[in-house]
Amino acid sequence: MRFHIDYQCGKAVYVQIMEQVRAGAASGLFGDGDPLPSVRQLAEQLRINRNTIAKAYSELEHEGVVAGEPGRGYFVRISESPLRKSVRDEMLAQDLDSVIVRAHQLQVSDDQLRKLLDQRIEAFNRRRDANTDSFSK
Amino acid sequence: MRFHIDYQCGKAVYVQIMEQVRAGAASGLFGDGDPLPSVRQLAEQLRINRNTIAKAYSELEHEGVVAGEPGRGYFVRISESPLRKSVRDEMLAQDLDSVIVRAHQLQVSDDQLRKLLDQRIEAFNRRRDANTDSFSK
Amino acid sequence: MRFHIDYQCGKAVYVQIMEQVRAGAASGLFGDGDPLPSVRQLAEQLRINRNTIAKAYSELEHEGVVAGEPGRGYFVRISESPLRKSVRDEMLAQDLDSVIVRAHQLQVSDDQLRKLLDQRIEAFNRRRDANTDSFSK
Amino acid sequence: MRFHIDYQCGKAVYVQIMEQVRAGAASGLFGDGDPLPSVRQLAEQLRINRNTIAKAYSELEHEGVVAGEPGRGYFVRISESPLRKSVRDEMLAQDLDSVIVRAHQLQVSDDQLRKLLDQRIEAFNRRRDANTDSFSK
DNA sequence: GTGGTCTAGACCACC
DNA sequence: GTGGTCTAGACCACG
Repeated sequence: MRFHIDYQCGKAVYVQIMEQVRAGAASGLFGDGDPLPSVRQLAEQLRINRNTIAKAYSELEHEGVVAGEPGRGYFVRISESPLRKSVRDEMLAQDLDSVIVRAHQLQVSDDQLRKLLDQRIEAFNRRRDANTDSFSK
Repeated sequence: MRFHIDYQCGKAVYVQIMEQVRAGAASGLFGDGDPLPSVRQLAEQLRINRNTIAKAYSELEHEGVVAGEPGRGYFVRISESPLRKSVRDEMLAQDLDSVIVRAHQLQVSDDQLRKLLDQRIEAFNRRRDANTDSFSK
Repeated sequence: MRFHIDYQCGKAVYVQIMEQVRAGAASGLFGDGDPLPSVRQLAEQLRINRNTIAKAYSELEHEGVVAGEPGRGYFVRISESPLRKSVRDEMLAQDLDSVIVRAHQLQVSDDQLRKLLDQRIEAFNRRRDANTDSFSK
Repeated sequence: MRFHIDYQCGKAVYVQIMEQVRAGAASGLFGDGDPLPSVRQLAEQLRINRNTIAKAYSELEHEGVVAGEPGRGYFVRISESPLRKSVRDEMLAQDLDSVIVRAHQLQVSDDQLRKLLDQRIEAFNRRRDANTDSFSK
């Protein structure tokens, strides 16, 4: 599982982490009982404070999405079935719409935008391959 | 143009207003020179403070999307972004990275993501053409 | 760096702070990465409200002169302006126009004005060299 | 006498007008008893509201710099001798310093700045020659 | 400790 | 009526 923080999007960091854990659980990336990265590990990876991770996990625990076992870590608790593909596409489509608006505003053409997406996907995969040491779930 | 604030989505209020104005301008719903609702009026309508609207508008002015004329109001400005190309690409790349991470968490493949982008671009352009055509003389 | 507010000069307080930071950064008094006084601290020292300092810093951030790191503070950023060349020239041209009008009102000839500019440029560079040399190892 | 309003400098418009009248009087451009442009005329030329001009003139009257004669207009009242050249240079130097700082920040070289000044002076003189119909004091 | 967001309200400048 | 500035203060997010 790769986490990613966007400092420009206006959302609080702990909220972004919560969303990403929820997304991982909803999409089937996490199975029931799978462990989350440790607070300490994730804090180091994302270069943010441990309190921030702890807050995200603890809120998720309150929501019933994960369960903390003191001294062992946090574990995913899946009750519902994974989201249908159409639902997941719908979620992504909203994000993409924002990007498209922004591209238009920044005078980036549709083709340039597609090319840029390809570039970033490639960069993302390269980074992921390089970091197989960290969290290779 | 109807504005709407979602207090559950975790985004700052002024960011939500910015997004809605940006979307309106990019999609052709607003034309060059169209007036935005006045700060006071929109504040009252959304039942939030004047300063919050003022901040949103002022940030949009920095982006070059609108122009404020003291004593008259804010007006949409369809024109070149004042930012360098490299800066604009950098901004878009960040947005795309977030989407890519999201897609992976949702178990959506790179190719599906690309296809989804194409669909949304097409939908955006159709919407935009409809907006700019229907009221043109 | 000592900040000072002149309530008689007719300029907005946040504008005065911006000018002083800009001058410090341009003259070499601030180096790349140097921290600015914290919003709270400067507000207390100048006996003005936090928000006013925050506005000055935030505007400077848009100009690319400083960068804020939430939770850590603001830091001077000596780097390329994020604005297009044409926009930057336009801004300077406006400033120059004001000076030219002022010169004519003061019955200072074009040539005297040009000469004065040369003098001030020279003085500026001397000051800057002194600042950047004296504390270099 | 040419007036010029800078909407970027952070000063109120009526303050700018006051400064310019004072500068004209201080530099000897105006002699004792010379008429100021009429409120209506100047408002039209600067494309601002008549109230703004009226406020500037009335404040100047309060300062004793001008005298209003109802139905006839406003007239300059000079008591002191014009400023010495060194004083006028000092005033201009401050403005120039601001411009130099800004040029540095915007990555405009000293030579480019000098060239830009030449251009703006030329443009200013061209505009002045074209408008000899308005206020040719 | 840092900055960020939002509110409430005052007063000013300008149309 | 418009936006702009500033104050005072609350609460949040983050280190």
